[in-house]
Amino acid sequence: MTTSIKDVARAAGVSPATVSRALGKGPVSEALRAQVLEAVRATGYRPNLAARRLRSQESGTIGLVLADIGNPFFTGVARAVEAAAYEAGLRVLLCNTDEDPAREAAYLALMQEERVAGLILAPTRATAEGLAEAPPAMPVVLIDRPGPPGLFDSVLLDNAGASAALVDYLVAQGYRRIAGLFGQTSGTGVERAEGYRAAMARHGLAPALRFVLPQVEAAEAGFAALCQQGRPEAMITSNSLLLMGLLRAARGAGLRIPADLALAGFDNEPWTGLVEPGITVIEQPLEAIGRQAMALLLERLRTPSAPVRKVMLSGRAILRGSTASAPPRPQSSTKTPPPSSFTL
Amino acid sequence: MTTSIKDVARAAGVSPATVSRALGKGPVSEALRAQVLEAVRATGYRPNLAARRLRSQESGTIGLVLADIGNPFFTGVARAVEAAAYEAGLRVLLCNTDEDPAREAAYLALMQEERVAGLILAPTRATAEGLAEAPPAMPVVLIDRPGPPGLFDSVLLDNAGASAALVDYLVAQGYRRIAGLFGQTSGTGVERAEGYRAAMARHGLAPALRFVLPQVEAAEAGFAALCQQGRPEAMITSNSLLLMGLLRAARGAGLRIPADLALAGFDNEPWTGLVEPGITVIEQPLEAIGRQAMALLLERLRTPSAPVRKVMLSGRAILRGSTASAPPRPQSSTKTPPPSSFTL
DNA sequence: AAGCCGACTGAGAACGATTTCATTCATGCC
DNA sequence: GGCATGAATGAAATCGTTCTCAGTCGGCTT
Repeated sequence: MTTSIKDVARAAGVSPATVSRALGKGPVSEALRAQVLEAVRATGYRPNLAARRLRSQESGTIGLVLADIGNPFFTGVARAVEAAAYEAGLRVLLCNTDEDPAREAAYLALMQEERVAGLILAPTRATAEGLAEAPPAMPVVLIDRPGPPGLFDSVLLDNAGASAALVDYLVAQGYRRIAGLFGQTSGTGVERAEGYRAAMARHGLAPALRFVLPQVEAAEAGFAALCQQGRPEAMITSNSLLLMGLLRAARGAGLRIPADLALAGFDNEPWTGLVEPGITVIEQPLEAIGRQAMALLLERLRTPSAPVRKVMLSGRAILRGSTASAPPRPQSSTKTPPPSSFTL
Repeated sequence: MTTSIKDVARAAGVSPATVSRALGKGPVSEALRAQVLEAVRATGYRPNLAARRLRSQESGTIGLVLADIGNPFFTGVARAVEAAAYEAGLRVLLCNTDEDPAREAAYLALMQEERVAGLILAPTRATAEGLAEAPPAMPVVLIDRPGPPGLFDSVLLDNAGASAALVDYLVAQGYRRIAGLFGQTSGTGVERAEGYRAAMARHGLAPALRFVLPQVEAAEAGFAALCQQGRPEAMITSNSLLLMGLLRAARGAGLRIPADLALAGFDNEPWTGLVEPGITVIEQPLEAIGRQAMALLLERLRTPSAPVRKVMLSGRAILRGSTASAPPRPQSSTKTPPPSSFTL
């Protein structure tokens, strides 16, 4: 039996309504407010959020549904979202779907039942497509992955632009036979593959790409497949797990990087700078993505009828030794250049 | 205006009570149940969890309060806890305190207000100490970090044993001047430091240790401090962030590993196996920790008066090149041995 | 001085579900 | 055939809070 507002009221010698006002914002005389606060302390009263939410019809909570909590990209975004939500006086309900559309659907239903004020969502491709037909009952902001065009606010990386920039850079470094390995569960993988394809075409080069599950093992298999018809000079990939798989596979095959194979990918995870040589990656602005998503959601809550907005953020290319020298040109500069970066 | 159970009742031509029973477990004729389900589908009804919780006085939720969601150790444990909770029909409310006692206190209060059934908690030292005087109103299981002895169920790594094993191994490898760098915010760091100190004493070696904040930068500073009076031959550390900082600092100082400095630490993160040479670490059984914690909590909920239990799990030492050869003995085996492991 | 206004307070309804209690109805038993 | 039994259903209370409404009281205007 927990203590309720009535117990506090009795202890303070006032009505429950006064207790509620003293703790909330209603007008209460200073004397009574002090009495109430004292009674709260004495009884150890904690308001019941379920009752509060039921009565006031607002949860003070937003949902954050992510595909993979183990991925530093998402934990970084989650941090930023939580910080921004906290500043706005909102709580965050965090859910992890592990890229499973079924769990995703279950969590979306749960969010509905929790009556969250809004949702920030990184959908799998399957869910993203279904979103058009059965839109959730609350405002939704998509992050990281595209949804049905024009229906939801979203904040995305310029994925096509980023992978095109990687291709451009590799070409400028002298690489020609550039293969691509992309994740198949997310729209992000598709967009990055498109950027890769377009850039290769622009340079008059033949694309060689493959879609796989975003797992280390799948990447090792993908590596073998991409090497089937002659080994590429360079590989780019859309995902840090795949990048890790490629690195493992390349090392397993006894390849030197970048002499035998150049590597580049997405997400500036700690290990990409710690291995030798460092891996060239596109760094995503995690903090900005999270805060921007929260900002969009807050404005949508304020003015539900505002036009749908799509915010595109640029990544930053972090150039490291894995893309240093090109094999065809007989430059013997095996020395890896100092790490540098440019904004896309 | 969302649809409530009354709307469904009206649509199905029954009473709200019958709808509740049809969706829950009460006795309802098959005919009516079908009617109700059809009405639910037609109206798009989703039960209001706030109302349900208020009435039934149970949240069906447990709290999981972690120190650092960016740390793969905690995300791994969180995954396991969530999976186990899901199997038990419970939801998980995940909170990230970032090692900040103030936020920790705020979240504990929140858990109280959410009326969670129980709590799994990785407390900072500050909170762990306060726990004895002001225990939460619900069952608590501590993980990863010790609390006031004998008060709470807990599942911990054998921290002292693990770091003693690291020292023993380093000594066996021929190292003598072994320094230690430990995190100061968690009880874990303290326990691991104790194990280090005891093992050093057992070998008749002089300890050299330092406590710092669990941050990469702090570790780099700590490295300098430990090198103040002559560089050690080996360093061990209690935390993967600190490990990363030590590696950075050692590289920055131009030291070869392990020839100039051997390194070992905790948590088998991907990068520890990807850098050259690989880093020797103690791997913690994340899955087992999470599931064991959940199991303890469930049993505690079932029988609140059962005696307090403390489960100690052992880690697994993963031996890599960073602790390969010892400098004093003139063995010139620079070749790193193949990675192996042993259970503590 | 009467009336009015504003600030404060309490009584009670309401939020949406579950659950107790009472009612109905069919069935089985003697 | 009458009565007890039990299952299925509905009416209404209830969970703990907020919020509307009405009422009190002191001070201020005319």
